[in-house]
Amino acid sequence: MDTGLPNAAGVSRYAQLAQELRQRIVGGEWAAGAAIPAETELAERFGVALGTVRQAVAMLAAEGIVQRVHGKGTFVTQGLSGPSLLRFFRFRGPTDEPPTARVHRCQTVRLRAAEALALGQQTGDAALRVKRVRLLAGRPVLAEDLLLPLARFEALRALPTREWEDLLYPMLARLCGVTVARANDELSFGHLDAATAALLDLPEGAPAIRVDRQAFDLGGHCIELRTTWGDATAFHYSAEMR
Amino acid sequence: MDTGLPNAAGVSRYAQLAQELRQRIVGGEWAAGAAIPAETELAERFGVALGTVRQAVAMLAAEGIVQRVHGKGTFVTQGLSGPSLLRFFRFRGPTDEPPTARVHRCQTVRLRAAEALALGQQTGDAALRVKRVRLLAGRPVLAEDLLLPLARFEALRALPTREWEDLLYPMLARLCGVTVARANDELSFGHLDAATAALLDLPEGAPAIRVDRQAFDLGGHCIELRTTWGDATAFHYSAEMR
DNA sequence: GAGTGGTCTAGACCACATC
DNA sequence: ATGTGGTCTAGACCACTCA
Repeated sequence: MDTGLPNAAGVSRYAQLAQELRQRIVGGEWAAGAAIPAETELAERFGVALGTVRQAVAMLAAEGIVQRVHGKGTFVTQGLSGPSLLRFFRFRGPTDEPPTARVHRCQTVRLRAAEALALGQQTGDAALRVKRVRLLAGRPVLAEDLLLPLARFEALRALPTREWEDLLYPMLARLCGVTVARANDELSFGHLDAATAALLDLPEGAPAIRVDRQAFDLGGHCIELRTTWGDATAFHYSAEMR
Repeated sequence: MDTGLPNAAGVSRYAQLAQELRQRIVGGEWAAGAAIPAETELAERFGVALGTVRQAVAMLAAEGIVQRVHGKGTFVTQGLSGPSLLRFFRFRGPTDEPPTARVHRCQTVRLRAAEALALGQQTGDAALRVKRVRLLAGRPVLAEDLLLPLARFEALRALPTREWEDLLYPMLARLCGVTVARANDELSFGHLDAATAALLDLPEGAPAIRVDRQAFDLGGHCIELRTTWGDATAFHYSAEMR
């Protein structure tokens, strides 16, 4: 790996190493939750100084695809757990209770152009469209519409709606080997249509916050499009500016 | 500074150095916008290695109180400029136009307990309460209610409402020597009261997004409480999860 | 005690900005 | 040419975890 050159194509050595590690993690050489080799070993194996390895690993840690634990090792992230959309809302009740989910419908559909583009698929490719409701203490609080490309999630097609787990992402990891490392949420405001309002026990036209999510796997590919609706009066979010 | 000990009180050397630099910046030894000494000089002056200085400066950069520019130097942040609340909304029109502001009222009030606590003042201390409207292309889009402790902003008391600048934070920096380095925004949903609706050319009770802001100076002290209202149908925000 | 990540050093060289 | 921050090295030692 030592080329003698300052760095290839203007990319720093640690960035190259980070990319190398990233690919191995995505490729499954080190599984989700498992430890990657110790820094000293990586340094030796790739022929770079310890500091360079540390800088590369720091990049991956900042990207969230790896987590360092002092004294134990560096681990491939387990991925997002799932109840994360609730962070946009403040619902009453025993807050420590985990949310449950009820799948209402799961059908196979063809991707439209915009959806295919976002998911890195071709227009007309097959996908699963899932309608589900998230409940807190048995009370419906969020209505969700998921879109999952069938190419990655064939295993879910035959799954009866009752057997879907409460948390989607751990299920995706277990059944389909897909780890969700990152998600981007776009918030906006709207009013509930009759069907969604009925699901949430709210009047038609009630003010609601809409969250459009794109979820990404370890390789940075978008593997889910999701739209979530929740009561606007329960909306609450904290953002930091600097 | 070299104590020979591993580090004092379990705090790393670079963290100590960062704290030292932080205090000098807050204390005004290096003014906002000015460069702090070069890393090599800091290393020499504080008797630490270059890498340690770099780690300390990296902390300050991550905190946003300093900005590094390759080849030029490291500069104390100029602070937030101001039109930042518009990032929560998507308003139509020529987007590159800067927002303007119109101050409707500015009065001296006594702080209530909760406000004083947040601002680090005593209950009953004097403060300025300012009502203003932000306009885009001459159209009112945001209604704001500012609360500024008089202890820090005596200079604003005598300022006629017409002479308030469009951007608050640069004005605070110029007239009062206060740099706003960071702000925390809490978003929630509500309906406009009659007075606010009138200011925004919206019907009373119109759905609105409310932003409660705390702004902090370089020393991390809260120096402003602000509540902003904007049309919910123009609301839009993007959040990243990892 | 062995292995891991975290801190620190002293120095070399590279890349960018400015004069 | 000079000065700045950015990269990289080779090695030492510290702090944490676990068998």
